[in-house]
Order: sequence, then C-alpha cells, then structure tokens
Amino acid sequence: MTSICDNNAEDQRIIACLEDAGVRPTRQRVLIGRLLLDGRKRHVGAEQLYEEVQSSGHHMALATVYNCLHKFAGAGLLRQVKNIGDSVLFDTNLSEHYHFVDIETGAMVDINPADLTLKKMPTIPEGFEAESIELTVRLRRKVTS
Amino acid sequence: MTSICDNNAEDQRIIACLEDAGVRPTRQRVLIGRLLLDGRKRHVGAEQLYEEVQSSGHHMALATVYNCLHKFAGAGLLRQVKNIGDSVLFDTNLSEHYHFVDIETGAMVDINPADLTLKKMPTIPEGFEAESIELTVRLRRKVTS
DNA sequence: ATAGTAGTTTAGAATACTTCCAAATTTCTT
DNA sequence: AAGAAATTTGGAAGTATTCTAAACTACTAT
Repeated sequence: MTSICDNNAEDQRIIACLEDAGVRPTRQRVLIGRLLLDGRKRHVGAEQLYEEVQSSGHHMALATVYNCLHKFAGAGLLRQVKNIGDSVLFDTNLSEHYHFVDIETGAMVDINPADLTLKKMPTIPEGFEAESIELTVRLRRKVTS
Repeated sequence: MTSICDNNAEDQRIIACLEDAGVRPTRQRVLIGRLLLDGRKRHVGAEQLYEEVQSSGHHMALATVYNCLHKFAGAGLLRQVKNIGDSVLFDTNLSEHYHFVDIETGAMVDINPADLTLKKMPTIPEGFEAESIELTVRLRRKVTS
C-alpha cells in the first residue's frame, strides 16, 4: 500500500504514470522518471542519463539505466531511436516525428512534423505489421569555401 | 601498366568501375567487386561478406573487408544503411529507395520507390546540407492468434 | 625495368556500447 | 510478516567496429 517515493506530488504523478503504463514503480524507475517524464522533449542516451542520475546525488548501476530505458520504451513511455555509430537514444517525444542528425556529432533535432509528411504508405508485407517508421535526414556541415 | 586481375573481361569491368570511382583497384577490392558490383541488388554486412570471400577460396582480413566497404561507400559504389542493433549493411542499390526491416532478424527488403514518396522536404538547418535520407519501416511479425 | 612513395593490407589489440549473469534486494500479495 | 516474483547490482562477457604499426602493393618517374 505504501509506495517508494510518495513524499511529493511530482513523484505521485510519476508513479501513476508508471502504473498506467504497467511498469512497476521502483525507486530507480521513479528517479529516472523524474528526469524523463517531466514533459521536456529530448533525446537521451544511457550513459548520459547515468551521469545525470549521479549528478542528482543518487547511485544506480549503468545496467539498471539500460533496464529502465528499455522497460520504459517497451511500455510506450519513450521511443527508441537509432543514433549514428553504435548508440541508441531514447526520445521523450512520443508523437510521430522525424529527425535531423548531424553525422559528425550525432546531435539529433526533431523535424517539425508539418515540414515532412509521407505521401503514400507502402503495403506492408504479408504476415507483418509496421512497428514504427524511422526517418532520418542525415546532415553534413557545409564546407565554407 | 599491368593490372592485378586482368585475366578476364569481368575483372576488367570491375577495375574500370573502381577507377571511375577514384578507387585504386587492388587485388582485394577487385575480389570484393566481383561479389558486389555484379548488378545484383542486395544488402550485405561486413561479416557476411567476409564469409563469402573465404568461401570463394580467398583470404582477406576482416579489417580489409571493412576498409573496402567504407571506401566503396565513400566513392558512391555502395550505400551504407543502418540495420537493427549495432550493425550496418551496405546496399548495392544506389537509387533513392527505402527499406522494410524485420526487427527480429534484421532482414531488409527494399520498398518499391513508387510505393512511398515524401510529400514535402523540410528546410535544412543553416550551415548544413542533407547527406542522405534514411527511411526505414520497422516490421514486426504478426502474432497469429 | 627499378626505385621511390603513397596508399593499402594485415592480425591482433583496443574501443564503445550494450547485454548477460547470478546473487542480493525490493516490491507486491497473502 | 512471509512468500513469490520482479528488479537491481557490479562485473564479466559480448558484439560490431575501429585502430595500430609494420609489411606489402600499386602507381609514378626515372
């Protein structure tokens, strides 16, 4: 009946958010919820989030950060997007939208959905369903001559 | 004046192909050219290509396969596309087109370009230019109930 | 042809990010 | 409060890729 961090309204909101998504609200998840479920739209990587947790004065294993991110993504609280190189980012913006990515730095910026729309959807192959559409416009810094 | 593998017309064609692209035709690159520059449209990974080279009775370091693939991609002979997970595939189909990807197996299939077109291109941020557009429709196998 | 030099190949080490592991802990249920 | 199930943990392992520096190869100019 008692919860982990019900000391304030914000945590209550996060816990409700997690429960609605069918994610058990553990201490660590609420902690991460504070950082990611606050309405800000951003793209965050595991390592970076790990740093943020440390900075907030808490400790958490890096593996837990990965666990949480995947759990959140699976529950529809985050959207997983591929970055350049090996890395994966998690996007707090859940609405359908696409990305610009700087191929040198990996920095990602949302494309205004009004600015890019698909004219026609292809027929999905038999026996499959579309899980998501990933559209990335890869950007190169212009050479200033 | 002499070349590496000018023993047959096919190799001659490949060598010309490499030279046109500004890629020095080495023995290894011609070898890989035989596998990738034969007109077949396919998506190939470094490891897989490495196996194919071994199977063809030749030896080549895995690092060389990576080198070649990147060189080819940089020269416009291949197109680099992201697969699921960490891995990268190289696409012999150079025309503008997009992909279906099975998120379980990583298998990629071209989307018929006529079946998916972009209605509107977003404004590219100041100081950048678009290098490429990657559009992937991620597919999940339908659960047969 | 031959030597020079610039580019390429090589095997293995190194890296970066991510996942696995099995034990300890925490959460929810009874 | 005890039991069952899920989660967390730190470290080890894994995976795809890149790096390294020495050996080699291809092209150029003699």
